[in-house]
Amino acid sequence: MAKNLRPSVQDVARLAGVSLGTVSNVLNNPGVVRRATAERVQQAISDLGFVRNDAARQLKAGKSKTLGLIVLDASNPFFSEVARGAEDRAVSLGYSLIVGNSGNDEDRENHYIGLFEEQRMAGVLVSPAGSDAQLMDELRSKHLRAVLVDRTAPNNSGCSVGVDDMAGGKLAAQHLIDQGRKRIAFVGGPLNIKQVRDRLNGASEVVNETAGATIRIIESAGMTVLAGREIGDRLLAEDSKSRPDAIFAANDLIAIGLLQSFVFNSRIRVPEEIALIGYDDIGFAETAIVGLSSIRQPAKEIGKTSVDLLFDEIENLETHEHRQVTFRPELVVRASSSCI
Amino acid sequence: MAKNLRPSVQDVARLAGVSLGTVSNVLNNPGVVRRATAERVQQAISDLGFVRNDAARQLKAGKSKTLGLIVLDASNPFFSEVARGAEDRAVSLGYSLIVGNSGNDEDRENHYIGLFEEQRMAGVLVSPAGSDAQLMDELRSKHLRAVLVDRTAPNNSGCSVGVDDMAGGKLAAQHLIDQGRKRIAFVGGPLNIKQVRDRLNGASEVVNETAGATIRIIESAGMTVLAGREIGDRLLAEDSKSRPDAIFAANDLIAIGLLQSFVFNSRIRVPEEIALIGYDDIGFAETAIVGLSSIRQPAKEIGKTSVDLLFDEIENLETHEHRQVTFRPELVVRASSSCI
DNA sequence: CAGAATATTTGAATCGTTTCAAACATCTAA
DNA sequence: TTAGATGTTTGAAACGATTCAAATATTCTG
Repeated sequence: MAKNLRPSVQDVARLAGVSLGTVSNVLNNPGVVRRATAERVQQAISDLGFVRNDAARQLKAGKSKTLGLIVLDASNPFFSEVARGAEDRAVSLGYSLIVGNSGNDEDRENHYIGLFEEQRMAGVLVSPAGSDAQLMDELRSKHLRAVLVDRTAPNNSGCSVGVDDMAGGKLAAQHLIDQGRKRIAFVGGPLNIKQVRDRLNGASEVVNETAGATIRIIESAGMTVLAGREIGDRLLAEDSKSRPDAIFAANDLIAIGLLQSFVFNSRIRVPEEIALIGYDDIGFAETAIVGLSSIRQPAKEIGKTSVDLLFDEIENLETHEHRQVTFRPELVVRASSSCI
Repeated sequence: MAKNLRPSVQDVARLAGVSLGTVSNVLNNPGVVRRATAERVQQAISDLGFVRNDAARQLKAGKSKTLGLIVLDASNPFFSEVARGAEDRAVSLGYSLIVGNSGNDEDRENHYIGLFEEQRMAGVLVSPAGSDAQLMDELRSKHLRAVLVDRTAPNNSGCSVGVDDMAGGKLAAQHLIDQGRKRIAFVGGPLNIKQVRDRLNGASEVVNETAGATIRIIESAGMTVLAGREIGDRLLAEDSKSRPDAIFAANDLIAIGLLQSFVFNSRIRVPEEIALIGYDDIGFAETAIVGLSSIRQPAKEIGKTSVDLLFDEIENLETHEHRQVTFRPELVVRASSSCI
C-alpha cells in the first residue's frame, strides 16, 4: 500500500497543471477562477479523490465552524429534543454541532469544555451542572463564546436561554391544589440542581399561600426513571392516611418511575389516591400507563434559540448584545392528575 | 483587546526559557524531561493559560483520536442507548465520539461521512440507511476504517455488529401464535429498511408454517410514534371480525403509537381484542399505557462491541481480522400480548 | 580525573491549507 | 496600437504542534 493515501492540494495542483493558490480558489472562491481552469481542477480533484483536510484548514483559520453542546443528561428525551433543535439550526447556519453528556457531573463537564477548547470551537452551549455565574466566568476567561442553556446567565455576563422554572413549579402546584389536593409532595433531586430548586420553590410558594395545604420534600438520587421508582417503593410502605395525595415530580422520568411503582404493584391508584404531575412533557408522558400530566417546555425552540444567540455573538461580535431569553412553561393536563 | 488571545507553544517556551521541543516533551513525553524543567514549563503553561491547539496536533499526526457514529434515528431511545454504550467505551479507550443523525436519509448519511472524512477521523461506526454492501465499498474506497452497526457486513468486507432480526421476527410471531392468535398483522416501514424486512421475513416464516394463521403487511410511513398512531387510526375503522387479532410492530415507537390510538379512543382493548408486541425493548415500553411486550436488543452492548472492533482495526491494523458479531434478541412478555 | 555512557535539550523541518501582494494575461477605449 | 482597467494565476509565508537527529549536559566507572 502506498505511503500516503491522501492526496493534498499539492497533488491536485500538480495534476491539473496549476498552482496551489488556484486550487484553493476553486475550493473557496469559485468566482474568481476561469471556467476552464476550474473544470480542470475539479477533474483532478475527483480523479484523485481529494478531500480537504479540515485540521489544516482550521489551523490556518484559527477557529472551527463547529459548535459544542453539553447537556445534563443525554438519556432524557427533553435534552435529545433540545439537541435536535440546536443541531437543525446550527446546520442551517453552516455550522456543525457536537454533543457531550455531562451527566450532571462537573468533572465531565470540564472534560468536554477542555476538549472544545482544544478544538477551538466557534462557541459552546452549556446546560451547566454547577453554578452558572462561576461557569460563565470560567468560559469567558477562556475566551470561549458561550450561551447558557436551560438557565439564566446572571448580570448580563452572557447570553442564556431558559424557562421560568419558578413559574412552572407554580403552575404544577396550583393545578394539584385546584384538584382539591392538600398533602402535596415534591420529588426530585439532587437539590443542588438549580432547575430542581426553582421548580420546588415555585411550588412551595403556591402551597404556602394556600390554607390547609402542605408540601413535603422528598429528595431523589437523580432525575431518572429508576430514582423515581425507588421513591415510589418507599411511599408504598407508608400509611395511606398520611401519605401525600398529590405528587409533583421534578421531571417526567421521575414521574414515570413513580407511576411504575404505584401501578405495577397495584397498590396505589393514580390519580384517585395520588394525583401526579411531571415536568418537561416528553413524548412518552402522553403514552405512559396513565397519561401523565406535565409542564411543557419548548425543547426544540430552546435549542434553536440558543444557537441563534451564539451565532450572533460569533458573527456579529461588534454589535452583539447579551440577551436573556426566557420561555414560559405551559400546563398540560392528562389523566394522571384529574379525576373526571 | 490583544490580537492573538491564544498563546502557543512558542510563547510557553519563551516564558519558561526553554526550547519548543522541550515544551512538546513536557506535554507528550513527560518521562524524558528533568523535573525542574518540567515544573518551570508547567508554570508557564498555567500562567499563560495555554491550551493545545488540536488542529495543529492533528495536522501533524495525520489523523485524529475521534470516532464518528451515524445513527438512523437519534430520537429513538434504542439508538441513544447504542450511542451511550459506544461513547463510554470510546472514552475509556482514549477516543472521543461524535454522533450524527441520518434520519434514514442517504444524503444526510453522506453528508456526515464527508464531514468525518474531512476531519480525518480515526474510524466510523455506521448504522446504514441504504445498502450495506455498497456503503462498505464506498467507505473502503475512501480509506475510512468502518464498522457497520445494527447490520451485517457482507462477505467479510469489514466488521459489523448486528442482531439476528430474522430470529427476532420469529420470536415475536411465535409468541403471538402461542397466545392463540391467527390474524397477525405486521406494521412497519418503509420496507426498504433492512431491519424491517428481516423482522417481517422472520415473522412470515413462522406464520406460514402455522395452519390457519395469516399475516398481513401494513407498511407505515416511518418508525415513529406518529406513524404508528396513523396506522392505528386506520385499523379502528375496520370491522372487528376481520381485523387483526395480533400485531407485531417493527419497533416500540410504532407499537406505542398503535397503543395510543387504540386506548385513547377506548375502541380496542389490548391485549383482549388485539395483542401487541414491539421491538427493541426501549425503557418506555415497560411504562406504556399497557406494558408493552417486546423483542429486546442489547443496545449498549452493541455500541460497546462496535467500538471494540473498530478500535482493533485502527490500532492493530496488521493482525486485525474482520468479524461479524451477531447478538441474539430476546422475548420480553408484558401485558400487551398476554391475557392472564 | 579522563572518557564513556546516559540523560536532557535544542531547533529546523514538516504536516496541508489559506492568504495576499505581485505577476501575468486579456480586454477596452481612444 | 497602447495605456489603463480588469480578470486570472502564482507561490512564498503563515498557522501551531510534533519529530528526531544532533548538540550539550550530567553521571558513572575505573
